[in-house]
Amino acid sequence: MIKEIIHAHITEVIDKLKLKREREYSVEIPNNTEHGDFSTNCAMILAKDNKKAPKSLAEALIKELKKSKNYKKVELAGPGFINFYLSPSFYQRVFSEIRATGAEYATSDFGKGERVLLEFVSANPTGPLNIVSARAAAFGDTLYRVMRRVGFDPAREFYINDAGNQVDILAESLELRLREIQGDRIGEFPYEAYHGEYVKHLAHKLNATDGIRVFMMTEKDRMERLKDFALSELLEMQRNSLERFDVYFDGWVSEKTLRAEGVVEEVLSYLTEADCTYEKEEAIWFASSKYGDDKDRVLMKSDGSITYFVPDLAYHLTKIQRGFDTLIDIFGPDHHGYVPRIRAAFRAMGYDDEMLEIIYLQQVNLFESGERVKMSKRAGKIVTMDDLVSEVGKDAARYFFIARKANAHLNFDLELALKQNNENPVYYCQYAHARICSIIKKARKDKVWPRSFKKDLVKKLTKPEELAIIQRLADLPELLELIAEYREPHRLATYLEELSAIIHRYYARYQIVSAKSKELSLARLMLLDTTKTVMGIVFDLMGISAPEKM
RNA sequence: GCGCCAGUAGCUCAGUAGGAUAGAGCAGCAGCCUUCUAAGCUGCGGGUCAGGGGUUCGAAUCCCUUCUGGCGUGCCA
Repeated sequence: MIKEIIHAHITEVIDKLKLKREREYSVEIPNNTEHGDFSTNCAMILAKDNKKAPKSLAEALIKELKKSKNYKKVELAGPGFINFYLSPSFYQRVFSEIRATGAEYATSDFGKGERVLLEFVSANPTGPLNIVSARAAAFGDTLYRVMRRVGFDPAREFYINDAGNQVDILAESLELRLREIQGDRIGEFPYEAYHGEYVKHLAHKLNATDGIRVFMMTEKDRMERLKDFALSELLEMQRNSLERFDVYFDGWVSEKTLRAEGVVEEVLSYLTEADCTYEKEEAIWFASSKYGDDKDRVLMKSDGSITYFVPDLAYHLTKIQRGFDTLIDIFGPDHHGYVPRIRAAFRAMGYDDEMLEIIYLQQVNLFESGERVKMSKRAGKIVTMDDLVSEVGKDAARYFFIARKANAHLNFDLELALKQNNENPVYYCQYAHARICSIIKKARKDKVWPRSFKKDLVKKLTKPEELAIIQRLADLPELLELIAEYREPHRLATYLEELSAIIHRYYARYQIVSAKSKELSLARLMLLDTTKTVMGIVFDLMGISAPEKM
């Protein structure tokens, strides 16, 4: 917000001086506060094109820039940086604007209504959601919320792999457990079957309703019954886990349904028409290597069944057909070898594969007492998303996942996460919010809180910490646009921590309710009131609660 | 072997898409509660940005290369 104003001003001055500006320059907040509140490299960037020395160019610019009342000081520094020191009145004006916008603050039409499909989690419906799914859920959901706020038209979708080998194995595992309950000797439970306790629970539940009837069916009917039962139960379980995590989807797309609708044949015929399939060793292959993949891929196996790839591709095709401009898939780390073939298929079918964007979430390593916990779904040894939410709470879990950038491995120390103390930064941020609420409560109690704040109170806000708070608040609109554009929700966490730090410092240093004058109190209350609103917006984007007290 | 991702303080991680003296939290040390919540604040110590080349006014950031780790490389999903 402030940055844009300064940027626009610089551009105006450059044009006024009739200088060339062919290359982009930046306006930034310097790391070092001695370099001003904002700084630009424009003199260095434009020096070449204008055949002038950076410093003399900067001098000329500064002479013009200084005419604005927005700056207390504009100076030349280093090899040609122009540093701006903003005047309090500038901050105050910015603050008034933020305050006037209220809850709508940091909304924009930046995304221009671009239709974006976010596919995430899409876990196999063969067991409870695990930690990686939790990470994907937090990440995808927050990205969705931010994109929506800045003018994209995003939708969230969950692809259900309810067809294929793993479902057969699931049904067989359930059958074994069911027989076990009914007193059959099943011997050793097969290695490849699903070992988790949840299969036993499912078996008990099914036994209560269907009992022995299951075994009076034909083999085929029985498998269907077992599959349907297990899938609907497990899907419901996953959906509940996600809801506990405040993650909802606009669509749940079933692979089984897609297959039934004939999209598989559709995709096969498209690829055949594009003349990029062939038969070899009784299987049908896709010549994906012609389109950038490192080798060709099987579409139909020699036994006549299709590979996972085909319905998944069909699913992506429906996304395009439904009119989305951009498709974002949020995948786990084990999928990256799979992506080139989807891109290849896009190209083969004549679609622009640039519209498909893949975000890889790296794996989550669980540690317990400094030791890596190995997880295996088959063996039933996993820590579930529900376990996590129960133990550390939704807020901490979401925060933990959002706070790290996507393509970084995430080391999750269970013991540390269990400690609900100051080692967890989410409390630091929530505490800042709670403190503001506490001050406001006190102000109301002491009858300092006004019916409405007079606008010219802003003139009382002159302390460095107060201006720093305003500056951070003013950063939010641009930040959200960057997050949406680069798909980097983790920056919300950094922002929130920085803002919280200033609040804590401010709190420790100044009296609010009983400041030197009533007017000063009111001005500070007004500042905190707006800060509370902005923090509330950020917490909401992260799907984390903004507590009134802690 | 090949491909993708990563390597920043003791630990967990940021680093505003090339900017000035690389930051935060935790852990460690020393202080601060008769005043709106001490889950806080103030100060101190801590770095070969994995190594080496290159590109330029300027590199943690871009390019090349080596090393280390993770994942992938099925007619599994």
